[in-house]
Amino acid sequence: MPRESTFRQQLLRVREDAIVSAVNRLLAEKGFEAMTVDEVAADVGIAKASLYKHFASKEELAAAAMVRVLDRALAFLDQQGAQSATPIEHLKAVARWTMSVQLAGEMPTLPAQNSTLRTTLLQNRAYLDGVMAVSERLGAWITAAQAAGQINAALPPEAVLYTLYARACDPVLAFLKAGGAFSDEQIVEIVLATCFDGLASR
Amino acid sequence: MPRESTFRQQLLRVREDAIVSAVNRLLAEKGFEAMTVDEVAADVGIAKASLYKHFASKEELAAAAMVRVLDRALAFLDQQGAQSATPIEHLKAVARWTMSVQLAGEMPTLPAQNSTLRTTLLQNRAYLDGVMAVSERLGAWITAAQAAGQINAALPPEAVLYTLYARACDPVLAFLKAGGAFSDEQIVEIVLATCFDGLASR
DNA sequence: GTCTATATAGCGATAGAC
DNA sequence: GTCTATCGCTATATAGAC
Repeated sequence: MPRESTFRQQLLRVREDAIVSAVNRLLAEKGFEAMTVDEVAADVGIAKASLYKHFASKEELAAAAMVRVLDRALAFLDQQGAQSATPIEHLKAVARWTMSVQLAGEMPTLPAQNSTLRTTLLQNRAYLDGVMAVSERLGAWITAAQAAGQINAALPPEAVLYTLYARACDPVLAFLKAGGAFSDEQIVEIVLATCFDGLASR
Repeated sequence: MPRESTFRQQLLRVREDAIVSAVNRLLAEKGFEAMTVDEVAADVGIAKASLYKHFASKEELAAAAMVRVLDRALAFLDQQGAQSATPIEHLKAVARWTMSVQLAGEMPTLPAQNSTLRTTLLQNRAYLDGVMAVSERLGAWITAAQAAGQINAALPPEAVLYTLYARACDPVLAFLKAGGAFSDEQIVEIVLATCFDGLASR
């Protein structure tokens, strides 16, 4: 394979990365429906028609953003797994990370109800693989934590998993931030406490 | 005031109630953006132009649905307040009610980010009054529960309030329901446990 | 692959007759 | 107040030149 070919591939990759970054930011800022392809193109600084040479549809754009955040989550899980910690400490670290990403305005948020988007995502191999990989890693920690008596064993593991996923797009974070009374770090610790220790006194 | 006038007002009120019911259902089913005014009109069985004789815009339709659910919440709070129970038991009863409404497909869900909708809601007196009334009632129970050592006093009361609001539109409920492994009652108890007792063992 | 220009369609809102 | 018919706008997606 000639050098020129790989060089062009690098340019392509860099450009697509810029596109995905713009999509990621816009998804985090205003959500899928409010994000327009015109905005994405303007943000990247290319024509809209050029976007469609890279991604077939708006849904594919969103899927690419989700795949990237899943990849980053996997990288964090790898790094976290290398630390010596108990299962529940691992899970708390993950929750802290997802909430920090959201507070930084970098968590792409998708509507759970949009059917065309759902269809596209369920046909996207990379997305499905990412969700599976993340869920399996978290699932292992969840069952281990339950076996060790750290997580309430009466809860179905999938309920714990969904609850952790939900914290990544928890509107409570944005509400507390809008109130202006707490720093991002304080907000994370507050919501982390409600998540793992609950609202009731211990 | 002649009898005919009040009769016509009753007809008007019944029709508008039918409209709000359709809006409520569609908002719960597919959300604000995906709901179209054509759908609402078709669902009610009248022409779209007739809808606009009752409500000035799509945003006003959504606001009316929110006002109604807030009114129903207030009615539940009244009824619940008449029961003899501890503050935290009151709060748990409210959480159970909101989650049941959502599982029944009757909880209108609005995007927190849509700006035109936000503007309309913040100008709607009935909506603001409803939110204030509900929040005050819940706030009184929250501080009472904290004073009684039932709710973690280290948590800011507004964080508790937002957390309870968030359970009304918690995606975890839909996920667990989609799994098909649990009844609606079981789902409510599971999420109620994660909310008040947390994920960690006690 | 990038651009300008345009096709196509859906939706919120309105005009005007009755 | 209800209807039919339509406006006006926006947004996704594409055509075709370079």
